[in-house]
Amino acid sequence: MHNAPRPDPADTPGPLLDGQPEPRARRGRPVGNHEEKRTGLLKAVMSVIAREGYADTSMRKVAQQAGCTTGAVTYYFANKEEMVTAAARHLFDEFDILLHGGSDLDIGALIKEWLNLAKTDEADAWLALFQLMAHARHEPAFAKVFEERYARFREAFSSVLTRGQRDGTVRGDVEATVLADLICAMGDGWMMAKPIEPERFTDARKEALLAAVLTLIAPPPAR
Amino acid sequence: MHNAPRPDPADTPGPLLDGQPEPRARRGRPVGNHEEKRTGLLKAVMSVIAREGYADTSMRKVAQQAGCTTGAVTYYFANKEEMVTAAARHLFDEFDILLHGGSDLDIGALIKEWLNLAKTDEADAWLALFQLMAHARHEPAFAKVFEERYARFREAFSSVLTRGQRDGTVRGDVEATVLADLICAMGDGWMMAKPIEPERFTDARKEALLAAVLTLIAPPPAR
Amino acid sequence: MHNAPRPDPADTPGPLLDGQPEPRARRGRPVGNHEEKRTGLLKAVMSVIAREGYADTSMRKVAQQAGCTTGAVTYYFANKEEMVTAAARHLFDEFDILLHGGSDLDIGALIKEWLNLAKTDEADAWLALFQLMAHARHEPAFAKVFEERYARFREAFSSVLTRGQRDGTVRGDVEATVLADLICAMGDGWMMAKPIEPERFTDARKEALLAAVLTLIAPPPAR
Amino acid sequence: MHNAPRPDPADTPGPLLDGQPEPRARRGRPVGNHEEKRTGLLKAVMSVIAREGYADTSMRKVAQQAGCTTGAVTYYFANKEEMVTAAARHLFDEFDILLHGGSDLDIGALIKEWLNLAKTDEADAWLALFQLMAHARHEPAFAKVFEERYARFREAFSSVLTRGQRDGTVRGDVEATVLADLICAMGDGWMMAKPIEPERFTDARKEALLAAVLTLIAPPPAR
DNA sequence: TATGAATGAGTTTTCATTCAT
DNA sequence: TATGAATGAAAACTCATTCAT
Repeated sequence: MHNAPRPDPADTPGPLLDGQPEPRARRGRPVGNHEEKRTGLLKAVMSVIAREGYADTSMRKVAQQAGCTTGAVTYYFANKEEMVTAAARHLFDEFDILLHGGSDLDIGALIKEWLNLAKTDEADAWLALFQLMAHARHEPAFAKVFEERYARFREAFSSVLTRGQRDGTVRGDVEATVLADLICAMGDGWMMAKPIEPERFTDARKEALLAAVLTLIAPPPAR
Repeated sequence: MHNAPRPDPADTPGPLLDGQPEPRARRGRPVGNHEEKRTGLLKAVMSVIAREGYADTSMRKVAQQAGCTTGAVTYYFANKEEMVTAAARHLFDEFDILLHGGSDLDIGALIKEWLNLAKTDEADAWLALFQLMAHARHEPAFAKVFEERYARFREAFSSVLTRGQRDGTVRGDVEATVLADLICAMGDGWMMAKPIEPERFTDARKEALLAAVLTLIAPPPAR
Repeated sequence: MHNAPRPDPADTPGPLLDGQPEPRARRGRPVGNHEEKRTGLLKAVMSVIAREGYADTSMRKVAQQAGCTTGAVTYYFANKEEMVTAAARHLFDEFDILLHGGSDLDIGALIKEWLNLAKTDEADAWLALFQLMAHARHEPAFAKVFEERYARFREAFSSVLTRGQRDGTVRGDVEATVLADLICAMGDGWMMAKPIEPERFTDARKEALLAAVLTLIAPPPAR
Repeated sequence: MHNAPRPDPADTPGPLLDGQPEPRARRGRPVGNHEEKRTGLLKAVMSVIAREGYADTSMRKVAQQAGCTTGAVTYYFANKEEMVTAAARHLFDEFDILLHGGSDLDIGALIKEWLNLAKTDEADAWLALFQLMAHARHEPAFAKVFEERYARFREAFSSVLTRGQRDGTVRGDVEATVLADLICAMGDGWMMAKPIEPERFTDARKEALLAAVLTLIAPPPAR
């Protein structure tokens, strides 16, 4: 039943595009660690989404990117939705780390981070995140991931702002959570706009945008 | 008799799902109803994109939504990309009208418009716009549409703000174009977040967000 | 998205196995009649099921058998279940005709029909019927077809028996419907056994079986 | 932590679904529990076939049902065909026991047995048997098993009938082997029909069918 | 202008099978 | 003896596109 020859192009592992040390396309029980490989696949998912866009992401392409067969991909993820949800979760995990490491930063630094989101190594992550958000509405499974994680994101931001208000570096006439909402929305807006017209976000413009935000949230000058 | 043929579901025109009021004969030079039907199809495209998401939009579904055959769709649009680009263009045309009609509004009203973007009749338009933006990066043909039109959008906003600055209702210590950029980014952020977690945008919250923006861009209080 | 070359073996129409006059693998709107082609496909389904068994029936094989592409098959049937259900319905339609044409036969002739079910031209039909029955339990869609049609089958049989009872050619001490049930069950049993061990059903044996049934249902001899 | 690996569902042993009472250490020469485990697997095969139907039976599902890994299944059976053939053989072994234990029964009891084949504990066995028969024609390996074992089955039945004829409880004008053939065919027919329309086999109907068979094979009444 | 049959390449998913460990 | 990662082939289904009518 399963023995006629027809080599699926994606089932003969293509050229290694990712940096796995040595994938060894051999049969039998391999040495590698499950969790490790899974993470590798998740990275591949992310970069395919970032490069091709969500609509053109297929498990085949992911397999090719990871340098393995489609079979291997479906071995790690029951189906596409699960794969993509796992990728979303993984993405947020990365941002959580970024955020925790940066919780002692001031607001300016945080916003700068956002505006610079295309710094090559993280660029894929942000690009993918946007693509995933666009589809959150239609894949309930990861709409949930978003709600949970995004809330944490906003809270972190909001607590930094509260601290700023206590310090007197942030204006006190607008509730911190509301400010956080506004700034987060702005950040999302940039995430959406930058991939489309990156040339609009020159360094000078980014400086100006950052300065403007800081001006807006600064306490009104005592005249 | 007992067993009707099942041709392609999209090839047997389904019930008219869209609410076109019937291609009415117009006064004067009879404009070929080519344009009219095309517009009808564009509406269908939009509502399919809004409902299913860009990734799950197919010409078949569009045909079904419009109540015609796939053949008809490919007759009006050479291919999918053209169809989708045309839809993007059409969307922006609608927003242009909205914007021109509203150019005498004050900033508060404009922002409110954005925050309420889910008002049922326009909801589809916004939803679709967001979906299209997510793919602008991967369909160069309509990335262009976006750059052009979005620029006009921001300019319109910016001119309203400039007027506000002259009136003294908007703070003058931040350039109007920069303010426009910030507020537009915020708007985009809401457009992205609302479909995912609509419950977060209660009327009260929307009021608070609007008030906050107005507070931020108001001139610092004279003491 | 849809343009890399990888000729699916079943998508390049294979050798014509069925006797279609000329399938013309050309694009564009073909001449043929929808219903006709559908019936042709149904025949192909039947012969694949008969030849390969239900478990090894695939839409690919059906396409090959019919001399068309898999796409064409899915064009006529939304999915496998629908295809197979349609085939079941079609099969029963054929038997209905057989039965109506034979309603003036006596019981002996009807049973003989059953025992000879492997007469090459109808053999496929019976073989396929058995394969389908085996799966009726797991495909609710055509379990229904079976219940409906099979009931008619038994009724037809039962009315012939009733007539026999009135004529005095069939014993009257067992209700006709019960007798019909018994004989139908027997027929099913033969349908099941014959494909497995055809050599057991020699002409002599069939004669003996038929004679035995007739003896059993004959009125007890007046002694 | 939050995100456990999802290896092949059948490769992480699920909960024991079958009711094996625990491989108990036996008295005397310890028979390697290879045979025992194999038998357990065969039970699993049977219940999967019964539940899902032959076409939807996979080695994965068998592994899950048995609560072990796919590897284990392929360790015990070289391939699917062997597995399925072994299951067939095992099934017949069970029926042989049933038959030997019942060889002193009268015909009525035997037929009753058949009509009641859905008695929950044996139901699976009958269901599976039917599924396997449907495929006997296409898996020559177990078509053989069938011919051999089925012949024994019929012989056993036939000898009971012969005894009946000697006793005068069974009519003598039809050869016992022919009678056996007829009744076996009927039994097969019921096996086929019952799963599809169980509601047709009420207790009353079963009584009537049984009574009818007994009437038919009873010696013609002396007047 | 519009239809709808058919193509053919793609996608997701399932699975028997292999094999290092 | 048993595991479980991975392969590779197939299956079902989807879809943009073509084109005679």
